[in-house]
Amino acid sequence: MDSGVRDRIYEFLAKKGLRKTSQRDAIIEAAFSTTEHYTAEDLLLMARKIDESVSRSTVYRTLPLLVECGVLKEMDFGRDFKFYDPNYLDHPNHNHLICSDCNRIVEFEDLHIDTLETCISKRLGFTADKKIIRIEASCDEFKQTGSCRRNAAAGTA
Amino acid sequence: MDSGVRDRIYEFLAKKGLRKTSQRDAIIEAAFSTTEHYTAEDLLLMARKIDESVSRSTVYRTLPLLVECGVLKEMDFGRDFKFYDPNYLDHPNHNHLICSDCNRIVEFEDLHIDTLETCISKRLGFTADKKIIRIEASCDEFKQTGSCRRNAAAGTA
DNA sequence: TTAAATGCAAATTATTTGCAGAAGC
DNA sequence: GCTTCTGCAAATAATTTGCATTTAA
Repeated sequence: MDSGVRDRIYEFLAKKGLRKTSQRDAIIEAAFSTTEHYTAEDLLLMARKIDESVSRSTVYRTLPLLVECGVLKEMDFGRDFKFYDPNYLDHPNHNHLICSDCNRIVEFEDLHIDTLETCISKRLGFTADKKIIRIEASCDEFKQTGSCRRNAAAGTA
Repeated sequence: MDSGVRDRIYEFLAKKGLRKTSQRDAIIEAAFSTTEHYTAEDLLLMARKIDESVSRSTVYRTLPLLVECGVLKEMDFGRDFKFYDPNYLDHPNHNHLICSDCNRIVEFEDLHIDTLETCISKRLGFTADKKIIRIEASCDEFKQTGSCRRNAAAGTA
């Protein structure tokens, strides 16, 4: 994990008068030990590998803090659970495409779509400051073989 | 309601060996009595105005049929509930923008974004046959006044 | 008649929350 | 020591489902 992230988080917590605890440390460590997307449950498992005592509640209470701090993005694709993306710090402008068949999430950057989004939003009376574009599509792999690499995958890109 | 829709639905039900009931009639009538988006709960209320005896279960059991039939689109914007859109028959190519602040949903059509979506999907190895693009943005109204027309609105566009 | 449909109440499931004890500062 | 944290278990809330009863065909 980039220590810049860690610093930023602890500064944020300190500024809010929040404390440094071993469970939070484990969750933070786990949250930025990967570049893959994960769910709250995924993160619980990852954090428990570092500190056995981490509870589901604490994960659910820590996630919004990381989101508020700006180091983690919450994404809801209309699946049963939310996904969290630790890559926005490195790639602040990426968008997501999710496969309708296998839930695979792919990140992409595209200047054109960013521009177009701004235009369309403005035209409709909106400001595209919270830029969230999602594309839902079918992966060719599924079409050809009837199943894809990660059929039940929880959105690991 | 356009009677073409009704015919299409009843044909679909008949083909599946499903029956015509007064509760289903009321739900179908309600579902296409508006061009606004609605939730399952909204639809329940609308259907009950037609037939008092309609139950929540029947609404939840009927909605997937209408979606499967192709006359209704289900949309999940990551809010607490799903929205249903009865306008795809008339405007098969529209996309949605949802306001991060007030949940207002706006429909729009844009040839450029459709083209771009196809290109991006292809580039990533996907087929954009299930075209779903969602833009999330802030409405200017909220920015200026701190609240917008339909602050707690359940997505009526 | 007989399979399908209904309403009710209970189940499901991700997430949230109240609370009493534990721990950071 | 005082406040924030934690884990646990119970609560929430949209949606789903089991079941006994009703109803369409």
